[in-house]
Amino acid sequence: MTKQDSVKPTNFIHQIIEQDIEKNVHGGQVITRFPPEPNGYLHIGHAKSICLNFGTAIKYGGQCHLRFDDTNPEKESQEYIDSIVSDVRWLGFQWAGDIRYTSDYFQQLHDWAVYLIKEGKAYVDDLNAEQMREYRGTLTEPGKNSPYRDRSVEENLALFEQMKDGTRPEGSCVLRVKIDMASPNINMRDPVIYRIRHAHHHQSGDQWKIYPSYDFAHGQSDAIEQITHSICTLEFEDHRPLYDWLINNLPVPSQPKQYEFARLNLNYTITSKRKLKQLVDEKHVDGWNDPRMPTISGLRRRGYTPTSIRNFCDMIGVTRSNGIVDMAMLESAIRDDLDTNAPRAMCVTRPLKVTITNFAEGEEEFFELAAHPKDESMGNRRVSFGRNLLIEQEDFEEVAPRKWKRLAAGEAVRLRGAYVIRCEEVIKNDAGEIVELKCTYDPATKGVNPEGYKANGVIHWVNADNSVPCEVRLYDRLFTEANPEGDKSRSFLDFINPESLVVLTGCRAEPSLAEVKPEQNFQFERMGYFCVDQNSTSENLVFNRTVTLRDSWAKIQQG
RNA sequence: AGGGGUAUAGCCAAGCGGUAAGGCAACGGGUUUUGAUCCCGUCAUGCGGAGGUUCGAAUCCUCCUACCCCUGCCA
Repeated sequence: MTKQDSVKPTNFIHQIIEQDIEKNVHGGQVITRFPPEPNGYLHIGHAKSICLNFGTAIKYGGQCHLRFDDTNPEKESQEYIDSIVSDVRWLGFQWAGDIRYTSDYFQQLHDWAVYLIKEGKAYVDDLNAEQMREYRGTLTEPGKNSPYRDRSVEENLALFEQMKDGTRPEGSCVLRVKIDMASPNINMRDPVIYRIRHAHHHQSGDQWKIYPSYDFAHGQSDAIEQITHSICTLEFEDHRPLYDWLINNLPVPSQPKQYEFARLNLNYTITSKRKLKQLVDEKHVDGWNDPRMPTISGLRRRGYTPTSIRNFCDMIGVTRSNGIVDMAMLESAIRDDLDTNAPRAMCVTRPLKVTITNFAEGEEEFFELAAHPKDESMGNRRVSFGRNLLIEQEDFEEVAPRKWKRLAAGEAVRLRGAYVIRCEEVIKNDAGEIVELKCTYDPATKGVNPEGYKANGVIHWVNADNSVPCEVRLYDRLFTEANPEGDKSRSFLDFINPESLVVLTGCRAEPSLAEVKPEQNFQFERMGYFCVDQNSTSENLVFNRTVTLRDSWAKIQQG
């Protein structure tokens, strides 16, 4: 929470809060909450909400609660709870007090439902789902009252008790609050506040046969927790009158207020929990934490840092207008963080053999290279030079194209941190493929530019005799279309990028990379940012590409 | 004549009646033993459209248009 505190661009929610503090609304307190339903993994869109809620609390010296909105046991599970807790922590946030659950408040919520019944403001309705839909009316026509709307308080009490006891079957009836079946806001047409579910709940076990709806649970939970600013996404805007109605008609201990902001949309990906789950269930990806997934755990495995995600959330702002943020912004955020914080190393992903004919067999020379070009505190690494080297296949062309800054037949190039070499001979196999380059090195170019000629440029390399074998996974955007959900006649699955994962084996990393730990980030010079996969071992080294470096050569080639 | 929202550059976004911040992208140029980073510069006489009020309007008023959300016993 470094630069976030001070020079933070303010948003409309912060403006409201500052006015509230000034007018001493909520006693000048700021208490927010992040309220996920544990029915899926957190994604980048949730990160926006997390940063907003926790960031707001930090900024105004308040607190933020982590509360699981667990009112629908059939879709929820402990696995999701565990992943969410871990993701929030990883992002660097700490909630105030214990983890909270809406299910902690089931008894109080039930008692408030009874209160409403006694006030004549709630009733048990025997209409089935289909009938209820008919009675609800449509967007343009008012609904009509249920025939069960005028049951007596005593009857409603008895019926609700039966629902609670489990003596009424699932779906046989619901508890509704009595508001206005003719309201232009459909959420006010006697919304359901309790339904029967004879389901086992991951927190409350088999204690309850009835579960409160979102509308009945959320605001009241906010009130119980003394939440001052209940921040949610735009689709709940129409629920605000109901939120307020319940707060005003119940003897709740505080008066929280709901504010809505636009959810995050990112191009070349999706953030629908349902569709993300489909990708996992149908094995289009490797799991919720597949590095191609926009989930927090996927981004983490991809090599994104908490800092980069928080900075990204600062960058995109908080407003009420729907937009689609360019993936390039997220990429910019991670490049920015990793450029300053990732140590540099060399790794040859598609090796081409280079023999230095004027360097003695069995000899070895060492170079101390800075781990970072601008940060001495990151120290040095030791790189070994010898007769048998490996360079990147794409760094050699027999005939240099225009503006070529790499190696070509007869030409010279700098090996990063070492000598300038010249390609004297190109060796091909029977198929005509280049299999080896015979080169000479210029001993006079150690640390200085050559005299009398110029090297084309600088390329990376490793010593074939002691470099470390590894696997490199090149990840790219998951979809080929900016808006994979945009074509109504086609499934988003049709737009999965077949090259979103390219696995390279037989790669060779410099020796300093032999002892790395999962999740360490590196810049492989000229190749991009990579991190050690969480399942990587010293016997089976695996690096995931987080993002490429900006590549102006690619633009020159295209143009 | 359903209700609720939103429109500022290719994208995100400041602006709150006094003459269009910033970031991303893009495009020039400089430095560079990473075609990276870094640095410098360019990029809205224009704020969805049309009227109106005002000395002055992206900001206020009127009308219009486009897009988003709402008819779960999901959240």
